[in-house]
Amino acid sequence: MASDRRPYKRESEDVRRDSLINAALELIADGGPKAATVRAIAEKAGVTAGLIRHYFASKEDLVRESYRRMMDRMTADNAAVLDDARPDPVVRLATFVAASLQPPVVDPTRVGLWAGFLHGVQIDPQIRKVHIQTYLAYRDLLQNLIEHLPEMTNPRCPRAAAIACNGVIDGLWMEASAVPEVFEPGEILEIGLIAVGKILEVDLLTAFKTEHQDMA
Amino acid sequence: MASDRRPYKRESEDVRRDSLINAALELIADGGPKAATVRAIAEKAGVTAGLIRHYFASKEDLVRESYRRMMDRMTADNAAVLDDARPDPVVRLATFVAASLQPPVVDPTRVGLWAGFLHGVQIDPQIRKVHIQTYLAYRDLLQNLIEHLPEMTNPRCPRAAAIACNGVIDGLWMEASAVPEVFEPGEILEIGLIAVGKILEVDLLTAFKTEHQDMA
DNA sequence: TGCCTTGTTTTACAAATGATCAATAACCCA
DNA sequence: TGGGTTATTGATCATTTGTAAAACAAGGCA
Repeated sequence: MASDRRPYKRESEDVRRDSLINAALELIADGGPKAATVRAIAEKAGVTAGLIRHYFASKEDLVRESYRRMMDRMTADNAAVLDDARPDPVVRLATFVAASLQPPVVDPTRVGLWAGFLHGVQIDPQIRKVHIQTYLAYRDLLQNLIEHLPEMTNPRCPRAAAIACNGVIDGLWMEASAVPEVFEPGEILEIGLIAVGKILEVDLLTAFKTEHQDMA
Repeated sequence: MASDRRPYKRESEDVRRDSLINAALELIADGGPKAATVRAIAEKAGVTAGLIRHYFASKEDLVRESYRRMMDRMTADNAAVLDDARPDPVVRLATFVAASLQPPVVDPTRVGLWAGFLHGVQIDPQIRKVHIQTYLAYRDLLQNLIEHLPEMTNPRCPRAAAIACNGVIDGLWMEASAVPEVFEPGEILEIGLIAVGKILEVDLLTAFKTEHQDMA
């Protein structure tokens, strides 16, 4: 008798967990948290719903892991920009700031995903911990870049400078991602470079333009 | 035979709609969007679930209205600060910025509520419209304050200046609201005033301190 | 007072959700 | 090659969800 049972392939724990996490992230990104049901996640990951609880203690557990994954990616993306950048500290900072204010970091999908989790920061201690770690990692990166600026323009309080610059970047990132149609093309990038430049008293815009003359 | 039916009082449409909207906002604020079920909303509003659809076409409709209400409140709060402020343009701007970086505007509950809706901005056209209107209203208010600054310090492009300042304020507001324990008391306020001041080349911090000598 | 409108409750329902677990078959290894 | 391990399926459960509509009663008005 022919079995009408669905054929499948056994996969390693890593592969399956990755599939499920990615599926959850995609669903939350474009349908919000409520779209990430166990069945939808399973289908997108190419498995059946029952398998989720073979790899995660609960759906909530999977969501937590997904948040961690998303934040890890953001941190990695941010740090990666600096690998290719020239050693000049001003150019490095300009490159770093610019990366956060352009695609693919600026992206409606990403901000939706990020917002979907933000409420969890208020409720779930583990999500909160990850949020703080990621925030501080980004800010420390920024502070480090600031501290390597030419001595003359070195701010008295690097911590405060980093918090301020982080604020501008976050705010502009959010707005540009959420409602891009409100701004002119490239406007947010230029405004961000100018604003961070004024806070630090460095001309980031010129530094960025000379470095990337190929761009508009 | 004694009726075990729950006693009730007839109320006007306004009262009932207000109760339901407020209940929805409270629930979303401290339990996230998923906590705002029709039954929970009804209970918090002191009615039974069936009544919701007597005043709203659907739950989604109620949520939309709630979002509008929240945004209206934020706009009103922001504008209200300026009523009491002295006519001096620098002081007015400083007061306005400071209000956005202190309680009750800075508040974990508020940012949770705000985040709960942010995903809707990507999906629901009506929510998106309200979001844009509110954003532009705040930014225009800011731009207006900036344009009234002493001519010498008047920025060449008020629009860009307003976008930048709005960015700092939003970013710092979000971070201070989400994870206040990462900052020292009053730190965000001071950093925000300095940052906006540097962008506009005005000393907002001094203006704020002289105006509010009673504060730390 | 007594009727009528309609705000409100109540019950009901179908669909969806997260969870559970026995059955099964894919793959590893002896 | 064949048996055992276990990853995976699939069926099922108890809840919860938004919605629907009938039954009821509060308050206005003649």
